[in-house]
Amino acid sequence: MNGGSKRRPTSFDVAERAGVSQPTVSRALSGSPAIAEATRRKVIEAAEALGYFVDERAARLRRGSTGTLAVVVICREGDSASSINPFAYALLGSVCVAASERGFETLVSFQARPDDFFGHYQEQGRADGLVVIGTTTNTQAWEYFRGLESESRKVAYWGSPFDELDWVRSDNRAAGRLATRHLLDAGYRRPCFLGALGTPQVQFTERYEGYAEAMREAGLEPCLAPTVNAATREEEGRRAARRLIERGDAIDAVFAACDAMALGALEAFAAADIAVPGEVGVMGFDDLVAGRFSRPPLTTIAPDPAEAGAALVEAVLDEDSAKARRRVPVSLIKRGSTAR
Amino acid sequence: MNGGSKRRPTSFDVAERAGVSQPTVSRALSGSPAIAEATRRKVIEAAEALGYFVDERAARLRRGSTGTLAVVVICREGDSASSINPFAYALLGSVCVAASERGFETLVSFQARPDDFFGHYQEQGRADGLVVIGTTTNTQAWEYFRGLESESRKVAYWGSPFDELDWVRSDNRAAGRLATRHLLDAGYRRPCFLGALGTPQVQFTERYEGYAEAMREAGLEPCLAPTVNAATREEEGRRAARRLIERGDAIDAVFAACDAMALGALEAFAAADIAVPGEVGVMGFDDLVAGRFSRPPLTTIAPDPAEAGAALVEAVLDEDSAKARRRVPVSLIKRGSTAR
DNA sequence: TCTTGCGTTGCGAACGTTCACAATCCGCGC
DNA sequence: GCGCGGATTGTGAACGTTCGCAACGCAAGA
Repeated sequence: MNGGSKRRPTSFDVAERAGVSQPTVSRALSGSPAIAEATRRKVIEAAEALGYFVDERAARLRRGSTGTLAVVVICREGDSASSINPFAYALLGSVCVAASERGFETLVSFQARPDDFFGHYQEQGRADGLVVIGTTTNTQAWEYFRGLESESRKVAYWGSPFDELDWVRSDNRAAGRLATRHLLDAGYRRPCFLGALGTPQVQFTERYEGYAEAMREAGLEPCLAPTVNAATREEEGRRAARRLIERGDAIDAVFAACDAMALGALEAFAAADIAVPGEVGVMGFDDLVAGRFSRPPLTTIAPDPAEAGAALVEAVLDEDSAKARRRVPVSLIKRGSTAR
Repeated sequence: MNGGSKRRPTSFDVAERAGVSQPTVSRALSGSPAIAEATRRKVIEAAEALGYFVDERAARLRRGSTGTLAVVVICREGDSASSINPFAYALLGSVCVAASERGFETLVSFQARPDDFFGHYQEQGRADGLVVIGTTTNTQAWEYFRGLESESRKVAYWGSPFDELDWVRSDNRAAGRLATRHLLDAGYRRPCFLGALGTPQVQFTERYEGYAEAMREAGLEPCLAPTVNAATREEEGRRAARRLIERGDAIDAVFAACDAMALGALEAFAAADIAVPGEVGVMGFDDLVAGRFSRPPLTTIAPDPAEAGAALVEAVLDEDSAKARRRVPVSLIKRGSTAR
């Protein structure tokens, strides 16, 4: 349509039109106080007439900053984007929003191989900091980040299994207590924790600790139904629950370390004709959408993606809070699977 | 830790160390053919020794391009990031991956107000193109984009209700036929379409058209159960199904225009003690995770986020395909809700 | 031996902005 | 009447890269 010379207008063009010098344009538009109001108006008018916008590349080059936050979502090799944990997406979204509220843009990438991370990590010309979101158990990737650490402090991790890494996490211990107390309040007497300890998933261990604390406080003995690595977490939960059923353990509730496992357990109980929540209560952790639609709907602990995203951004961008290990509060969502 | 002067090394530093001129460094590292292999090795070695990385800001300023693709996800004012349609996230992910495969970075933002879009849209100094992902019915936002159009062609939309806008879409018509034929093949004789026509959601209309075609081909009369605007789509589906039940319409299957409505319908049938899939078959469109866990699991049409993402990126970045209106193939996912 | 030409490299400029500093204008106090 | 300080603007340089062009060395051909 409007072919021909389609060159972007520069600050020189604006300056000429407004009858001022080029740096004055810069000052007027960037809100510098050392500019007369009349001049500013003139400049703004000229800029609008020409359709001028600051070229961020040049501005940032000169300024030395980037105004950009890099976000890497860890996925597994060959995974399609849709197979990523929905919570990771929600978190990604809130990181973007939180960054944008602080005037930062977000450079998002999905990566599976550590060497790919490196390019992004080292892009200290493209981003002022890095947020790493990892919810899959891509241990290799985390190992990589562990080796990288101590180089620069401008990284915040979600889902890191390693204590050495700075991170932001759900308050898993409090969550474990919250969940357990809910089960006890609902009338269950022998709730059992379903999940493996001592794995890279430190978070599961923290949840167990909260569970165990609450149990002991109630004068009860903690009980652990460990899971075995399976292809999917649902499968892990299904197997573990099946084992519980076969052994005839005297339990009347299950607190699974994550919703996927809880859903698997739900299936196993249904297959064995064990009534949930009547005979056994089941709850999980994560608040997956799927839990809202299961039969019965799944009671769960909901991490707060909005707060978590904000905390991650803060951890990266604020100098002082960079070292703070933040625990993000969680909330209990009561649904049918524990409504005795 | 390593305090003091932490200046990033520049190409001059590398040049000095390698004993060549600065532009030679640029050429050696950017893979220019006009460089001797021995020189290139020297340069690369020096660059690695110094930990040098090209400053993309400067490179892009000089080059005039950005190597960046902007992605805007439309949300509704006040919405938290977690309330966004999961499919939009999957799509976002695959757009990022597809862009990255073509060497582009992705600048992601979540926006609710049109004037915010404008900043991003006009950032033709930060991005080479724009992908807009809108799955919510934020009509105001789309109106805005319609006004913007014809300025530049470097935009691709997903979920646009307006025909004037360039877009990439699921092949809704084919999907409607596919769904309908599946219902007929399963033995249902009077499948009914559930969804409103003539709304900004042109896609629903397209799905209906496919449905109607398939019906007529089978010698059957199309049947429409319109929905009324409600707070949520689930609620819309629930209400529409309830009305069908109350009126005692002679239908034996429902093809809902989206999974959320199908899930609502599922609930309505359950509440009325109507057996699914026995008495009535139900299917949806979108392949929400929730549909995998409903009772019974929901038969649905799955859009392909991977292919859709790739198509969007292509539509923006390829000059010639910019005008092509692409239809992305879909697939049928058979589950319990239509297994007669 | 002198040119021709190719392959390789250096030189200078340019991209569009922001920053430090100097220059200007103005009113006001001495 | 002159100088002085604050407010405002202009001047020149710099950020780190890529590009056009000229220059160089060297082998081949005349």
